Amino acid sequence: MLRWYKMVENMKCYLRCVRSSHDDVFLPDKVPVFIGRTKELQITDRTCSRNQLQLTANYSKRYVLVKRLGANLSHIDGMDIPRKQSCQLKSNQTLYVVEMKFPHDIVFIGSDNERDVKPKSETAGNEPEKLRTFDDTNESSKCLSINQSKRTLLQRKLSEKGECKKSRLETKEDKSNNDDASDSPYAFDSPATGSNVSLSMSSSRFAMKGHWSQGLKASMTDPKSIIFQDNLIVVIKDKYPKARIHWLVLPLEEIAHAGQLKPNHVDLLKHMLKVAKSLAKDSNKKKKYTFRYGYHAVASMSQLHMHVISQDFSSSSLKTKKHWNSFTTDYFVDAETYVIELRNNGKIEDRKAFTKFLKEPLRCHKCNASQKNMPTLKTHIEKCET
DNA sequence: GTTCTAGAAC
DNA sequence: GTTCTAGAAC
Repeated sequence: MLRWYKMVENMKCYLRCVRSSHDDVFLPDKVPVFIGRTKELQITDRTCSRNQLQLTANYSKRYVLVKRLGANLSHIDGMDIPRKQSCQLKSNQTLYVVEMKFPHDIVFIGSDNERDVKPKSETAGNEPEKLRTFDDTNESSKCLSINQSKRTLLQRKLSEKGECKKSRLETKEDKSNNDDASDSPYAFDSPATGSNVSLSMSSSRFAMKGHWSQGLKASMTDPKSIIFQDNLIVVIKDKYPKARIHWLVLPLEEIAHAGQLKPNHVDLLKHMLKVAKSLAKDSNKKKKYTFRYGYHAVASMSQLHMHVISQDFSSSSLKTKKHWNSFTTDYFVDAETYVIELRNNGKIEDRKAFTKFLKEPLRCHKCNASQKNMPTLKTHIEKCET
């Protein structure tokens, strides 16, 4: 225990520019630090907010929590950081400050990985520069030091050739990670025979072990979840079904959300619906269910997914008003609507405003009777004969 | 997305 | 007192 405290006490964390465009940025333990379009980071790109990201190092767990504040996308490896959401950044990952630009790594110095990333002289006789912190929204208050040290010559040469990340993969720690088949960059290649579509390699690590919103991508390759697959789509059981039958239909092509759909995806959407209806028909040979097929207006989980849900809503996973309203109000957009909209307009409209439907009062989806709370609603729908 | 929990509602 | 919800954390 004493050794652990000692290790954390002596540890330091830095944000390091892969291209060595600026000095390392010191990230103190559990103190939020803001980075973005600033002189310190040498970023002048207008797509980058001045406070694009909030970084909070966690020395004991050896990661940096990255929260995106800026309007434009930031990424860890190849994956989006949703706005106002926090994602863990580990020392084997690369943070792109905005729009896949300005790559940075993190290094923990004075820890076990010190052997892999050599500590660099921190003082070098230079005065520390200033950086805004959580408590410092004006220029005159609290300041933190920025490490003046530089990358090694070898790392600099590699980064200039765009090979720095590749070189890191050769370290002992990362080699061990690469030996783990479950973390293989190829884990998302479609197992379907003859499939020529797969999820990108750059997304694999974050998708498998990162933010909750990437969970569907892991489920897409989990044999226990899959109930159907062809060369275009996969159908999986929802991990937390909100009805007796609740499946998700996902394209194998990496399409994060409906906003990324292009006119040439019309046939894909039609195929998703056709397969869903066919599977539902098969299931009705055993027991008769009524189904709906559709999309949430604003999906929480990354990777486009169509819900196939029986209308009994009999499930212990159906717990909240948000759950209910997401399937029984206009927040649930019929699959046919997307097909027609994409065919007519060439894109799917932004439906962020539809989140208002999640706050609507609880009502039975059959008889429209108002319900006081979720337990009352669930009792009612079990008996409602309408 | 789920889980946890403080505080509102009963 | 218990039940339920909504927001934070993950």
